[in-house]
Amino acid sequence: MPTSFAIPVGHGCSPTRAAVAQRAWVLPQNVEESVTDAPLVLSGPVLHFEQDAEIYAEGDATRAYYKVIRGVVRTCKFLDDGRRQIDAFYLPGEVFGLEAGTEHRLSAEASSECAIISNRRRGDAISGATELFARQLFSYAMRCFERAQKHAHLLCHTSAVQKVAGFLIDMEDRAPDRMINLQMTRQDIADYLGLTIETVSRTLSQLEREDVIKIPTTRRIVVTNQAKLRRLGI
Amino acid sequence: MPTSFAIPVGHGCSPTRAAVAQRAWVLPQNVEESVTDAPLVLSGPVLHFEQDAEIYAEGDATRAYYKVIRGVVRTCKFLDDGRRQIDAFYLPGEVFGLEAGTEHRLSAEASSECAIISNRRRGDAISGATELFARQLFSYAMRCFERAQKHAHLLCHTSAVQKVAGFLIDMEDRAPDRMINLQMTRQDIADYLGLTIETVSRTLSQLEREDVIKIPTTRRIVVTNQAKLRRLGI
DNA sequence: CGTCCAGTTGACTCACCTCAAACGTGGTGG
DNA sequence: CCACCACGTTTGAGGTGAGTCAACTGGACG
Repeated sequence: MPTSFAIPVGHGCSPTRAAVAQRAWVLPQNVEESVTDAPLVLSGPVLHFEQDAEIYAEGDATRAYYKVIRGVVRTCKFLDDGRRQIDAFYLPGEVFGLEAGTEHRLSAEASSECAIISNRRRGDAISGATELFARQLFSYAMRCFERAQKHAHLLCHTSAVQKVAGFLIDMEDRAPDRMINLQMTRQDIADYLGLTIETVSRTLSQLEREDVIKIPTTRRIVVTNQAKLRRLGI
Repeated sequence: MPTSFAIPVGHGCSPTRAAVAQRAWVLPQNVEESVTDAPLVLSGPVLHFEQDAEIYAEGDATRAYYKVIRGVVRTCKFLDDGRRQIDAFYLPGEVFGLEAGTEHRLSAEASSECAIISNRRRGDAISGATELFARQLFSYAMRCFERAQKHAHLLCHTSAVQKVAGFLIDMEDRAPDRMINLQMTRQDIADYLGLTIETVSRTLSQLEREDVIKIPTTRRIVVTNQAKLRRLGI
């Protein structure tokens, strides 16, 4: 009676060969892969998308999942009344598009010009997975959950200032150099925060007037008073 | 050179023995466990909580996870300004409290008097898991993600009517008999939808005036015009 | 120089919040 | 049995902040 059982590994690789292949999968263009921080996407071609290009649509078969290399990806839903709800922005290094079901529940689009790694998905994600991969899958799903929860918290904020400040704090925390480079339009931000484009614009101007941020260009924001920003964003 | 490799199974059980144990874990008191629908909670004591009792607090160690047997559980966050944000309601049959990290990121409280099964969590959830368990974990996490996403969608709705109608639709869909038995206060609903208690009350009254719902008692709601309700909730 | 488009600003409106009072039900005690 | 209270809920009146509509700005591009 065995105390363990076998799980097939994709392409019939031994662990050793898989590790070698993993190193080989690192792309020439400064793409670094850490199995703990950036799991799941280990191989696949690099795809390029123009701004506003569709990566996949709601209802499409979940044939692949993706990792952002450059630019920003948004996942969104289009409502019957014509409004668009943005669920999340994915920055370089972040993974998106892996789902439990066979269909994408949201659309994914390039919020800015961007490059992403595509990774083909085999079967139902889990079966045939190594323990490491299963752990990465769980960790990925939980991170998606936490991200969605944070988003819900943002949306529960009462005032526009709280929402915008909270958004800026999140973007600052996620940016590698803590320099906010908004590679998205005001409309994108509005659709993410459940506000109108005018309110987003007004609120950013207000934050600049109150010396919390500087807006050298529309897509670049410098936080000049981080403490105050965090106080505003709760 | 092997084409597969071994993964240890918790407690050294073979798959067969694990399956036997799983059947044995079914509790005496009409608690039915289906591995696909209601995964993860396979054993453990039944706990009882009075209304508003704390099940665990934000920051507590993640020693266990839970499944609701009777009543409603809410997970929430307390904000610095004294407001309370409710993240989710868990109805009978639903699982909550399993997290990726070592600390609970939210508090859990009994929204009504309730009974839950507690299941001790060992280590970091994944390691030593069977493939079945790993699949259940992933599925659980993805369901949490979808729930949080739906919540974010609700919160993005522009009007109070949309939010309340959306909430009622969700509760109706999740109730086993499609009869809405709100085992929570108006304050709970308000904190879930990011509204005030007065607005929730007014909106419910308005829906009753427009013959969309009937409110025989404050905690019981009958949908009289489902089509219109769904139209209002988008 | 003109066009185009994203973004900004202004004036006004309205929906939700705030504060306040009334209601109704369940429980307790006279 | 009724009086009273406590609490969750409902309803009312008025204020405010975000939405709406509209005009303007400024940079990119031909």
